[in-house]
Amino acid sequence: MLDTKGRAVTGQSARGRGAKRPTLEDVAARAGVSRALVSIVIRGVAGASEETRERVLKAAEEIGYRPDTRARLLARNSSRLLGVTFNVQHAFHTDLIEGIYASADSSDYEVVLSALTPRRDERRAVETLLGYRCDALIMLGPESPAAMLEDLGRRLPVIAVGRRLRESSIDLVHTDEEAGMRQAVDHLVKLGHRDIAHIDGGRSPKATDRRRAYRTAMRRHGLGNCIRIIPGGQTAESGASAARLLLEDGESPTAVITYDDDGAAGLLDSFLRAGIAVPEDVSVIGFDDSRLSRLSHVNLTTVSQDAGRMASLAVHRAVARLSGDEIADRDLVIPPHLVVRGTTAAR
Amino acid sequence: MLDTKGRAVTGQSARGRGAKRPTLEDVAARAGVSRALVSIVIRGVAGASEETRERVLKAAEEIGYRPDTRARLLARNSSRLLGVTFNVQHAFHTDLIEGIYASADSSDYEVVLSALTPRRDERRAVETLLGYRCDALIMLGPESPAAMLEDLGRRLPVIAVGRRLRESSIDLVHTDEEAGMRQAVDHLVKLGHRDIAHIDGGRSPKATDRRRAYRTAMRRHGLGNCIRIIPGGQTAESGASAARLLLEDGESPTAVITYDDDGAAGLLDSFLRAGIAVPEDVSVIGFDDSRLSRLSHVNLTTVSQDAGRMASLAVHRAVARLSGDEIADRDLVIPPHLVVRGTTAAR
DNA sequence: TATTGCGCTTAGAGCGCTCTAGTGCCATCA
DNA sequence: TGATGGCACTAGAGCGCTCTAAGCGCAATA
Repeated sequence: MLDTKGRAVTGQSARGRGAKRPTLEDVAARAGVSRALVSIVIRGVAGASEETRERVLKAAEEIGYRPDTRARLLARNSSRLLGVTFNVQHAFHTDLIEGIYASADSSDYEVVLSALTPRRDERRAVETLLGYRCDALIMLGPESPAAMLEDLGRRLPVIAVGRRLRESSIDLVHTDEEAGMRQAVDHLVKLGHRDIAHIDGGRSPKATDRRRAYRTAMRRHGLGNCIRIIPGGQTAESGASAARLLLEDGESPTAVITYDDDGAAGLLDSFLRAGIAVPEDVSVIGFDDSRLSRLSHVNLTTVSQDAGRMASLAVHRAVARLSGDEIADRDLVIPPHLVVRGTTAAR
Repeated sequence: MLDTKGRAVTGQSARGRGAKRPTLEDVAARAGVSRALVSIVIRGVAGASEETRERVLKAAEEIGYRPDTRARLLARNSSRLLGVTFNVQHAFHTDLIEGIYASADSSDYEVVLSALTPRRDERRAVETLLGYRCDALIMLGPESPAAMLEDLGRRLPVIAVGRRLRESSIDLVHTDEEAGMRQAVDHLVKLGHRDIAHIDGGRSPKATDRRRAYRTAMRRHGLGNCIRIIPGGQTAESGASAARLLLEDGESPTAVITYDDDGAAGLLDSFLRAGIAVPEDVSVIGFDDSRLSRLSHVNLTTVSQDAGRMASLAVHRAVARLSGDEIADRDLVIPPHLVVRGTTAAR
């Protein structure tokens, strides 16, 4: 069997390596219609009779036609591509990616991933996406200086997830740290705790937010004089040493809220080694609802950021910007929720 | 300032949204050369004088030219694209991705990622990559039936990482489980252990490999009668319950090798709760060298799979296949190595 | 009867590159 | 002197799509 150009037409399973893949032209020839019409059918848009549609689809199927994304992207005036930068090291980013794929799917956009690795920085990752002429960028936990992000935002819609910028001209999707901390404190207070300490996350902006939120939440319960902040960090290690600090101190709190789940894991480990029972002696709450915290043997009560929701909001905001909607606010603040597991109990 | 087509030519920072991006044509007009020559310069291939090269680069810089990947891909007869499928949930995959980017970079191939999520299966992920006309596919921990992989392999070079297939016609990159287990047992024996138990990983092929390897390694040391296999699984949970089983049993081994790091984490936790000191009372070795095992408070001795090496081998094999090299063997078996940390000690 | 409109279809012009097959030009050599 | 070859450069034909404008046949309308 030969097509109009004299090359062999075979089913896809029989086609060997290197053989040219069938194109719209080939399908058109086989179905006895024009290339344009095949394009219409393949795209699934209106403009072809039911009968032709079936005939074309059948022909496409028979010769194993598969649309060429490269050509499609080039020919479209808009690429309908959503570029996503993410850090390969962050478990939370991968949770977000799941949601982004799902939302993009239903918005008829395609996703292009560009990873940050220790040897591939954000600038590089973004360059790649711009090369594909993505219509918009969703950046997960962007690390670039604010000015660079703003600059980028002037060129195309940019949505930064999990980062706060003041006076931003790009869209921001992030968690309401204050609400999260309030929920954690509320929960503990309801369980009868008063001496609730916070192991902080050091000097990062996010750590500052959470520290401040902790203070506010404590005061709201009239526990201003019980506020106790232990310097920590963003690693399990720092949680572990904070725990030791706490133990040496003698006057142990009855509950601890850590900066994040990693810190909580370190803390739990130290407590366990010191013979302190959790939650019997001390209640512990983490922050982030990472995979770690869900491990059955850790079973950590933690403040969860709703990854699915964040992803969906980010995609929808990008799509809205692309549709030219005028949206005044730049901040999308997501309320987190407390996931109560096994590390908190009544006093 | 206007270009040959009468549209405004401005620097990239001044260009607003929606304005057409400059093309080769624009650069050519500005530099006073042909489009083809600009292409030569931008690609960095031979065929332009040093003087012109500089002039073209300057012009490109001035108007903020950035190559259009879509057009470039379409025009090239080979896309020079390496498609990578990976599971967004697997930490090990993200380690591999780091290495893949690095190796592809130096081989002058570009990487396209396609993620597997709970709602996006492998078939879908592969479809996307085929749509981009990737020259070869690297599949991390592929989940598809062997027949489907073989089928795919008939269409283009496919490298499966971390999966074994017998009589495969696609390339396989995986760890030498036997060597890993041997190293673990050797290490323990050298430390004076004899009662070395194995908590297995259930019914998966990999678990079977490791179980068999454990038996072989034990016999090699004349410890055939000390072989003790406790049914486990692929979660921390299963490690924890296996530990309880071990403790109830009374006759505790002096060392345990688990199926993977997750299992080891569960085991450690159970031991800790039961007042069993590690490594003083029992030594523990995990498998995989996951991020978990590196956490300072876990500090797990484990068998490490060299992700960087595996990634580089996968890429190089793909490139070799694409260069048409005739390579007879399909299996690339990587020796793992033992990472000695804090959970093993002399008996 | 001429006109309009509609549904189905097609021709053909791009999209922004790469790559082959040249064209000049100049130095080299017989 | 003409032939040879190498270097710098260019023209132009794709790559496989999308999309606009237009064609065609047929029914409805003036």
